[in-house]
Amino acid sequence: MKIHKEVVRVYSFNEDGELLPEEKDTINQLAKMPLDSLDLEAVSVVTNIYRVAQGLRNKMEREVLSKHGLSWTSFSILYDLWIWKSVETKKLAELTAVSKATISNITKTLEKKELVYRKSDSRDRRITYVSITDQGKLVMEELYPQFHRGEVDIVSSLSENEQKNVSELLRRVIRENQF
Amino acid sequence: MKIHKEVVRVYSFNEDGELLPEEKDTINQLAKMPLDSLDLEAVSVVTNIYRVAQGLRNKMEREVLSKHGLSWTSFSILYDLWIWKSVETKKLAELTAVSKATISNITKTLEKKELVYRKSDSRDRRITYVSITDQGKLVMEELYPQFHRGEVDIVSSLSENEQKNVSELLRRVIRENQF
DNA sequence: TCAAAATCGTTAGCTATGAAACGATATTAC
DNA sequence: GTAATATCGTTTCATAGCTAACGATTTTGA
Repeated sequence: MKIHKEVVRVYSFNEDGELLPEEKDTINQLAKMPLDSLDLEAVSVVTNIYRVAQGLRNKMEREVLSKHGLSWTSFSILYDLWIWKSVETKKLAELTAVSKATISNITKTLEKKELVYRKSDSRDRRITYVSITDQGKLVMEELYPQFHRGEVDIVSSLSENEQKNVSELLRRVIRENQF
Repeated sequence: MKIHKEVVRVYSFNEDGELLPEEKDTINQLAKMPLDSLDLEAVSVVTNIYRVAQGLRNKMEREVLSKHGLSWTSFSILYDLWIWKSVETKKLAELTAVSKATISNITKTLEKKELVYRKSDSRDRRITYVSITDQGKLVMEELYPQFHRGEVDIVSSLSENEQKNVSELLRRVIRENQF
């Protein structure tokens, strides 16, 4: 079963979050960017966010989702179906923000595992509803508490205030960028 | 050409970063987790991090990397080769933290685009070096400044101090989790 | 010295992912 | 009323990504 890894780092950083001399040199000389034109703080923020996000995904897939052979995306689709019971394919694509084609493929896989089933609308035959099965519910009831424990775990080195702080700042980034 | 999107959200949140009533109900009733046992702050941190990370990747792939048909991962491999000139396949896999098999496939694609070339070691024939071509260098010299502008852009709604703050907290998360 | 073990990169086989094309169905315009 | 248009989900074809198996080497150990 496939466990998606993909912790792709762009920069090579040392432990203190500093660019290596080789990186500075290349950027400086080849891209003709003087070092004082580089916003190292922005580089650092962006890189750290990305690294945490991928670490998070890896940890969850490895420690929780792999038990039922689910990828992060499969899990998030199953989560949506758990919450909303029955959702049109189109709506599901919007909720999870992946393409219709991907939804089509993933629900097909989930259907093979008998965690969801599909049924087309009797009035408008273009529409297909995807629903969670009882077995799918059981899986979510087992996995969700573990998933949540993982979330708590990951940020446990931050105090409650620090967590609030990070959340608020990130929410601002999300809002400003319309992510 | 494929542009990786994948903004997979697990939770459905409202604009203020609150779980929807339907989510609370399902988690409460089906997973038998009383709401006061849920760490909503942790959920919020983790979700916001993931959302920013994916927004970042999407924005870069859409606005910068697609010009040369590069995915995030291809770009990061090309970046490493730009910095280090010539790297063994094995080392490249460690640097970018993807599997050797993936490196093999991606460098094959990059080789088709004539941005890199491969050559095996004459002493130890098991080893293959991947190097950036002149054309690859040109692409990086064009793309890197745009990539960096994107990074600066994304966090521009945070002050310098707030950026430092986020970076430091995230670095703690990275360190504690060994991400 | 030479067989066993380790190392390295590629291939095979799977899921995931997107864009674009397609086929079926509904809606709109005239 | 029917032809053009729009909508929806699937299929097709490409890359990305993983694990596991493989083939070619090199190193090790007795």
